[in-house]
Amino acid sequence: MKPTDAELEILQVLWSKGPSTVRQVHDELIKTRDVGYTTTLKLMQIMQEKGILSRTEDARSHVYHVLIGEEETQKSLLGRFVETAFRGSATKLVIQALGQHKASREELDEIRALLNQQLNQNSPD
Amino acid sequence: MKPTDAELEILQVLWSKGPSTVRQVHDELIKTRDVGYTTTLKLMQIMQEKGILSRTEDARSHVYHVLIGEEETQKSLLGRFVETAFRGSATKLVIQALGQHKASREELDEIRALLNQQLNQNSPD
DNA sequence: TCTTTACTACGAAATTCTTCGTAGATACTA
DNA sequence: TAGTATCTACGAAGAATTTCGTAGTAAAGA
Repeated sequence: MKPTDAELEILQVLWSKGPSTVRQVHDELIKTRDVGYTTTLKLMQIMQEKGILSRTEDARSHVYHVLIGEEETQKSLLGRFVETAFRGSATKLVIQALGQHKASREELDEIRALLNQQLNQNSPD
Repeated sequence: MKPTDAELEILQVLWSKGPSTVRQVHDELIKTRDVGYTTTLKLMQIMQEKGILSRTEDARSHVYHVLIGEEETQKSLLGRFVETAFRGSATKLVIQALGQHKASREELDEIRALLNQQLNQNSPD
């Protein structure tokens, strides 16, 4: 499953807001980008045909639901991204990401916990 | 600077092998993908027009050099990726990356060091 | 009821990216 | 020298993605 960039924008809205009409999604999109209503509509129709979204007919408009999980999709995108941009080195990616973005204490703790887990798996001593 | 997927493949070869002719790049590409020689040639010509590559004429063939740094490009791609795929949360990305890929002890140590740095910056106590 | 508004369906244009065929030039080889 | 191999240049087809205009329909409001 490789959503295009435009599809991903729509997915982000649906993941964050839950099931929505085209109008609702579109109102979110135009906050950051200039795009026509029928463009959003068309994209969501295509996504439905592809099986990424389903829809239920609510009165006159349709309510769209996401059929793929956010984490599952991120996982797949991440795998591909590590390959194409980092020649397969997830570690390099992690290091760059940590270097660029500041994380909160809680987040750092979470990452640290994960690291410890891996350390133990690698060479338990 | 947003290289396309095909461009990125070529960049990877050049970053890893250093300045190369079209033939050399192409010989690497066909190890993993079926593509015609003139396709590789055309792409590299386009990249040169865009200013991603420069070339020096060596005898009858041309030798191409990358004009953009690998880390700099990764940084830019990563920033975009975090936005589009992880809604801006680099931490989520790091956690997923760590969960998915095994790292060596040395790599883990490097990441750990980075974490400590950030911890100190955040709340030095 | 008539008009305006909001929605879906759909075709097709526009854009971007990728692919390759063909032509022309130059070097190498028998 | 004739023929073959290898290279660049370039146009254009093909494919994938994104965009939007137009038409049709149903609801809401005057």
